[in-house]
Amino acid sequence: MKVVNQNIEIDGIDKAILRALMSDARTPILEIARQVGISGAAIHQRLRKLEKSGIITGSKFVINPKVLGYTTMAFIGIYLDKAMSNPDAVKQLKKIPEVLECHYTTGNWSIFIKILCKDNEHLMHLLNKDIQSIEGVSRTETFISLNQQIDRQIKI
Amino acid sequence: MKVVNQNIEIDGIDKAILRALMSDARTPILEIARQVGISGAAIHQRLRKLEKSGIITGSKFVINPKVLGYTTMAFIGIYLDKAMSNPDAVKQLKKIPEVLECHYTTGNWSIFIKILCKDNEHLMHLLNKDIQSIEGVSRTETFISLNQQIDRQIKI
DNA sequence: TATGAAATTTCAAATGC
DNA sequence: GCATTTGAAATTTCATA
Repeated sequence: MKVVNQNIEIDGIDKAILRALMSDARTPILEIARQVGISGAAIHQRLRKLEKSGIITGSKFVINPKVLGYTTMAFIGIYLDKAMSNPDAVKQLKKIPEVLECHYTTGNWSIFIKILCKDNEHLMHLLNKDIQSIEGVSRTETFISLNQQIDRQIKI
Repeated sequence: MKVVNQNIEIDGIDKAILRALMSDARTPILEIARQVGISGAAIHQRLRKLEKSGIITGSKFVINPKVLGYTTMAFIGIYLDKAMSNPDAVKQLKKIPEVLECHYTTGNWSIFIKILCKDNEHLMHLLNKDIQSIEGVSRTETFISLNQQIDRQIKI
């Protein structure tokens, strides 16, 4: 189901449904129904409408990477050679599982990425071996997240 | 349930469970059971173990902000006055719903944030009114994400 | 869009291996 | 640690307003 409709109307009930499921994707439909005061079947129908509209792109279990030893998050600004085709660089970055986000950005950097690694040695390895070895990468600038204070989705 | 145990052993079945639920939090337990070849009850027991270990921090419906008109993502590096207590600035940033991430970082910036806004006007308003007005903020550097190519969690 | 009821599927605890 | 059973709960569909 991949129908995206930009002209969707979201009323208060839709918002309540989305808010509940955004904070816990396993919230039972009937519990939402009790909260907003309409039947479970109605919630279900609205959910299908919301899915069809494209506003819901999926659901995820969120895992705590620290438990797996991933304690170091870093951001890297990447300078690419003028001649380099950016999509090829992105293709290589997709192969590196530690790269969690990748953006084309305005400003000095061509590409900006967020990575998650186990420790500084791991970070150095990623930088020197995996990233610097990508064709067209001329230089990188790295800064480490010492502490993440906010992590959330947009407010509905 | 908030027990975090760093010394957890994750075997192949646990990984399969996590992978299934990380890509779709609504995956039925019995479907996972069929895939990995053990009973639903066993999956259920393992899930409880994983939750208890702290590796699972929650579940979320993921929404597509573009459908709601949020089309402009930007990153902002924030310089704080030396005298400024950073936690107070973060406290103010938490009140701005467009701020999706906030990190203390190494490097020139004291704080680094990711924001999502509707358009450039909205971005300018956030910068000039909401962010610059926070006590201690001396200067900001903004770059806009023209296109996000990767967005994922760490590979299990 | 909403509802209630029915049919189907899934959950989750108890028990034994 | 896993399987089977089983009553309870949730999901999904459908006829109808």
